[in-house]
Amino acid sequence: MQPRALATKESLLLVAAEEFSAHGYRAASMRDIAKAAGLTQGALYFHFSSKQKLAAEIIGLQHAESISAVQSVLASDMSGLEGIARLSSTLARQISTNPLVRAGLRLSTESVDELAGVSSRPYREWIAACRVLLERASARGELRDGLDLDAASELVISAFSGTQYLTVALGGTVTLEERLDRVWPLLLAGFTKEPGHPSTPRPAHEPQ
Amino acid sequence: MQPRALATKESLLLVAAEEFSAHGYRAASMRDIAKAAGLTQGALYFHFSSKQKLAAEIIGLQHAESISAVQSVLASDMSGLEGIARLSSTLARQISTNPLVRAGLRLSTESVDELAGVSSRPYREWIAACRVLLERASARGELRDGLDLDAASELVISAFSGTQYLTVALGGTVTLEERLDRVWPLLLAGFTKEPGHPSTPRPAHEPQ
Amino acid sequence: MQPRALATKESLLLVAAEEFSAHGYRAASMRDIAKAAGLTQGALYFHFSSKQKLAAEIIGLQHAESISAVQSVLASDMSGLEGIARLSSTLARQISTNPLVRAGLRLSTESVDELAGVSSRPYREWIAACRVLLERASARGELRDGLDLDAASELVISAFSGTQYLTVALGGTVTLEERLDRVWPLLLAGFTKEPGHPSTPRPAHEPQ
Amino acid sequence: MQPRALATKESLLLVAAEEFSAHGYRAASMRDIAKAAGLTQGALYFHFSSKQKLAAEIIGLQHAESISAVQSVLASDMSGLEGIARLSSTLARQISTNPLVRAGLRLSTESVDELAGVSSRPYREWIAACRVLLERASARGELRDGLDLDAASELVISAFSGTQYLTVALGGTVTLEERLDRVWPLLLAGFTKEPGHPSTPRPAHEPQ
DNA sequence: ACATGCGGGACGCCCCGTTCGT
DNA sequence: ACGAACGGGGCGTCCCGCATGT
Repeated sequence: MQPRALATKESLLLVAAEEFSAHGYRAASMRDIAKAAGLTQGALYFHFSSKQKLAAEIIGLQHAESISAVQSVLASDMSGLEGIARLSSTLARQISTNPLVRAGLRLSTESVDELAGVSSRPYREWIAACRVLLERASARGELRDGLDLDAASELVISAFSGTQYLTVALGGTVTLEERLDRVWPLLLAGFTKEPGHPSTPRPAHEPQ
Repeated sequence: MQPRALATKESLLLVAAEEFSAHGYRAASMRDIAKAAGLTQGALYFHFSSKQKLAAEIIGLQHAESISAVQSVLASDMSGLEGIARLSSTLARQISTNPLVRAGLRLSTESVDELAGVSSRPYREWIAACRVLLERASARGELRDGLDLDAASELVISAFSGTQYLTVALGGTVTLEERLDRVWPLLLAGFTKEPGHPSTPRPAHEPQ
Repeated sequence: MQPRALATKESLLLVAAEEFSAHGYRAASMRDIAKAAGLTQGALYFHFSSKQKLAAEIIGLQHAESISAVQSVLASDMSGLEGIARLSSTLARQISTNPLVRAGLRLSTESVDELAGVSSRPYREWIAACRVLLERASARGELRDGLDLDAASELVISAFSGTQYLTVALGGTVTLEERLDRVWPLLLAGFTKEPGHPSTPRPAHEPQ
Repeated sequence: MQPRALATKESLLLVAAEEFSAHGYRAASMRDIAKAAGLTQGALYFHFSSKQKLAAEIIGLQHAESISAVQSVLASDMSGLEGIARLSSTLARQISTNPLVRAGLRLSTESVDELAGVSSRPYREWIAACRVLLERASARGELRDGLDLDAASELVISAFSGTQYLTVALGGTVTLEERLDRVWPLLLAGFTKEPGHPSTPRPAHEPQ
């Protein structure tokens, strides 16, 4: 029975993610989620004892996803700035391809009272990861003298989040990845010693 | 009759702004707004025929506020980069002091289906204003050669929005203004001639 | 001041009649009535202290109208059956031309709890009038032997009301008058001595 | 699960029918219906997704009831006039004994905007059935020469509806059946060859 | 006298998140 | 895993006073 239960649970998570990311926490209803999954509310409540728990689990999954992205970048031995570019590109791809990530992000972004406390964690970790990467870059002498690493890592994450938000707010056909491609060099240029530094890295997007 | 009615209408707008900015569009209830204003729902509905209209009016006010800030900066003869700094600082002050602005921003940020279409306008205008200021800076020779002005103005707004979001998401005691003070120099450094020297080249995008 | 007030009061009655006859008592709102009359609710409530009173006044007017029709027929010296035909034709014309009558009828027909007691009066009077006319016909020897005059007068009113109802229920383009023209001879034929008697009278409708 | 749910659904229908037939569509509230059924509104809305649907279902049931009465009369080989009498008597009994029929009738009679279109069907069918029965009578030579069958069938239904309406409008203790008993012979007498024909049939009401 | 603008409650319909018997 | 039921709001509307002009 476990395999089937697991399958339906995963299906529920996915459907719920879609509803949450489409309409937000409040406007997404347990009824609609169950209906969209082809199940009854009873089944839904068997797997997730409340709406809160369901949302929390989605946020958790997104968190895990993001953590692993962070880890894999930190584990590699890329140059610091390259790592940052790599990280943002990976996150961008997750956002555009993975509904759970999109949903988790939206759930965190809306500050739903019931979900308080869970929201800020990913951002903190991203900032910390950036900080590590910037230190690495600094150690390799890639950065301008006197750069405030704390501020810089925050700025990176701010710019990323803001770009992501603008992408959805402005609508249109431009994707997050395209937008990042255009603005990232400008941002990083403020950090480097010599702009146009040959190593200003922009990773090729691996084929999804 | 007008003065009192105007007073209660304004009071309603303020209270509503507080509720909206505290809980978001869906979670803020007309009942609570009326109650918090010391009125009944009847009175509330006398002034605003629906929740949508109420929210729309708040968004409109915030929009007007932001427009006037933009105009005043554009009208002055500051240097371009100074204008950008000034603009962001003005907006930041509005956000931290004016509940209507905070509410309008949150209402625009949440993509509530009922409020669609109204949301993207302020961002577009901010981007356009930045663009004008950057052109001015470029004409005065303050900017690096080959800077993509479109991308730069978008980046400015993205960074601003992201910073604002991070401020609320991370909680804590740091204000938006403080955060901007730390971050803005870094961002602008990427645009100017000197700290990062001429001509940061931007790698050609391979066709995705 | 009185003449103007009277004019607006009459205008209100007319507008209200239209709303009532179009949507019924509950669905017609004081707001809409005032709006349709180009006034505020305050003005409406100045003339009619409640919705009930407003409806009651309309019913009263319709009642008066119907009474006068009855009186004028009773006062004339027509033959009894001709009087019945005349009466029904007059009522039919009132219904199709006078909104107050239409409204009063609908308000009586719906048994609105708040308007209880007022509704049955016109019907009782019509029946009584029919009864008088039938007695007159009987005295002139126009009627079949053994005709139950009570039952007959009730039947006349029933048939009239039912025809009126069918006209609105079936929709279409057939008017109440046309429908009555077709069925009345059949009905009266049941009362007369010789069925299909050539003289079964049907007054020509005077040009409205 | 089905039996209990079916029971409560039926109970809801009955209670709703009572409320509708007592107060009409608008004045009957979902709250009161639920309360009178000893349930919560949630339960009510589980079975009927809207007030409209609830009313429509009642109308549908009444319609079915009436259809079956019509069919059974048409299927029998009674004489035409006897069939008409039988039909009206059956409908009368349904009205006085079956709340669903009473409610359906009232819901159809009030022209509620939300229920438009559903209302006229039963009347059309009754008229058609009468028409068939009259043709049958005509074929057997029971009818007067030159009788307009269309008009006659309409008149029958008009008289029936009017009588039914008068019964409720005049209040009192007289039942619809009693009233019909008094009135029907008069009506039919207008159709037959020899007025006052002894055989004008009136079926004894079987003990309900 | 006549009309308005503003506000008060109560209630209507509907839906939501949730539990419980089966 | 489901079908059925529960409460508690949510938004909107209704009928109606009361203070204030004209």
